[in-house]
Amino acid sequence: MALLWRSGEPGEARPGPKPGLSVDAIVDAAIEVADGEGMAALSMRKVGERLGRTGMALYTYVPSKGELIDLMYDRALAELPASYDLDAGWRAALSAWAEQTLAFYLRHPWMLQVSQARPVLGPNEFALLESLVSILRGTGLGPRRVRGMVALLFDFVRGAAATVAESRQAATATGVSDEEWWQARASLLEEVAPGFAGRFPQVRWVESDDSEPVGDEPYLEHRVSETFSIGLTVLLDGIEAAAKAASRQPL
Amino acid sequence: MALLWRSGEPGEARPGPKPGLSVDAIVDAAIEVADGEGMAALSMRKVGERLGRTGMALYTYVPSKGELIDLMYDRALAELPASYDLDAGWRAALSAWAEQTLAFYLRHPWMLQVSQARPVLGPNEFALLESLVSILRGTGLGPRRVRGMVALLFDFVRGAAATVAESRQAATATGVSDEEWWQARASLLEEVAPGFAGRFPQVRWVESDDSEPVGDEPYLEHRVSETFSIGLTVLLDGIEAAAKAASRQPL
DNA sequence: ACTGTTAGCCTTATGCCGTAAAGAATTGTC
DNA sequence: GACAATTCTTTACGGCATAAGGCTAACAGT
Repeated sequence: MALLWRSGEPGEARPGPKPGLSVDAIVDAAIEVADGEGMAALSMRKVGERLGRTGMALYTYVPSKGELIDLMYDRALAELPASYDLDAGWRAALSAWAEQTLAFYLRHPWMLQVSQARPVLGPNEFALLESLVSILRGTGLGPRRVRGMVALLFDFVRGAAATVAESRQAATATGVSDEEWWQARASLLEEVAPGFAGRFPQVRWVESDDSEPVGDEPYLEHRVSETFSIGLTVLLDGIEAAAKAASRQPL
Repeated sequence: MALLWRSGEPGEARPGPKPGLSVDAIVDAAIEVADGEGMAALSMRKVGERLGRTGMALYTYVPSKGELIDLMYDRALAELPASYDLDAGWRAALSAWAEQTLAFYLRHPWMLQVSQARPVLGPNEFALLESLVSILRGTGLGPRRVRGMVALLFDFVRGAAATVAESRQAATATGVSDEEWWQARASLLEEVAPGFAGRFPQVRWVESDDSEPVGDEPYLEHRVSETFSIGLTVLLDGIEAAAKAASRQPL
């Protein structure tokens, strides 16, 4: 964890060969690998190779793969804005937050696989929380409720991101696009489970108004962007209801 | 996928030794392993061992580990109720759904690591969707909006479950309880980043009203159950707002 | 300039993983 | 009894994280 909070004190002259690498360079290379090939393909050997070293060379700078992932996590979070414009009210700010955070997770889908339970507690993780809480204070809710909103918002954004990320991952891993996959799957299903449609009328209904596919955007991604904006509206309405109730009778 | 939709046709007499195992037995054993030791510890060798065989013996019944996981996924989903009582209205039913589904994911945390993007399309997965859509039709919303609610609800429940599951996993893997970990982490943080509290006033505020720990329930789990119920209320309020708007001016 | 010490990097080895290949053993049909 | 199909085992390959040990470059003190 010390590595997280101040990576670069100069370090006086010491015997031994000059370092050919640095923690920063390793973290950057590891992020490139994870961005490009996914978390599952991230290995010490591959990161080392990208830097012209063996995998073992990294252990000079980083104690383990786990710590490396922690460092990647906090470094990537630095991309996110430190604050949001609150002039147009918390609803607008929260929308912006959600969209930017979604885009961020899609840029770095491996972030979704880093456990949240025992957070890394790096500076950028705190900054992220700080910016979100700043927006939510505009609602007038108390800390307990705000904590609930924080969890809800993260679950929502991460869930949406995970759907898209997993779909892209599957597409590049198998070489089969979503459209192709769903089509093949649908006919396979009809073959293997004939009475299918009748057994699940609600499922049939909920899929019933599917308009035709749109332009360049892959099928599922269009789907997700639709459900994302619908879900976000519902969330904001729910938060507004809570805010109103609280202003009537504060907690 | 054929394995998913009708596991047991009898099969006429054929030469060769009697099968000592069955797909069902393998799936059950695999679920036991995953429940007990987590998805990361699930290996073909370990499942085979539990059945008194080598890992390779499983390949007689199941073509690959991936397909085995698909089977585990759909089998586990069979635990969930096929329908919910709608007499008390959709709000009550949705609360029940959320709580039961949360409890389910906590019983089988490895389910959270099975990709949602290209679903298995087994019968129980359809049944789960069927039951949720049945509840949501009570809101009077159209298919597009209901799809948005489905995604939102799953993201919410899965997110909450993931937090608890990862925390439990970390506790048993490291032997360090949440309380211990957070305490140690807090003092480490104060040491490594001295001006910390001042740099993040919003974070400080949002953590400020922390009441003292409760009875048997671990710290983080109590936290999550609190944020879960707050989040659920907000969600239901948001859905209600959408339902009212739709009834005024149907989509 | 020489020496001792240290840090960077490599090679090798251990014990996991999924699964391909090949063979042994069992059980049915002719 | 011969043959074919099936279950299950052993062995092997290439990958993973990382422990252990060794070589070498570069400094500090002499």
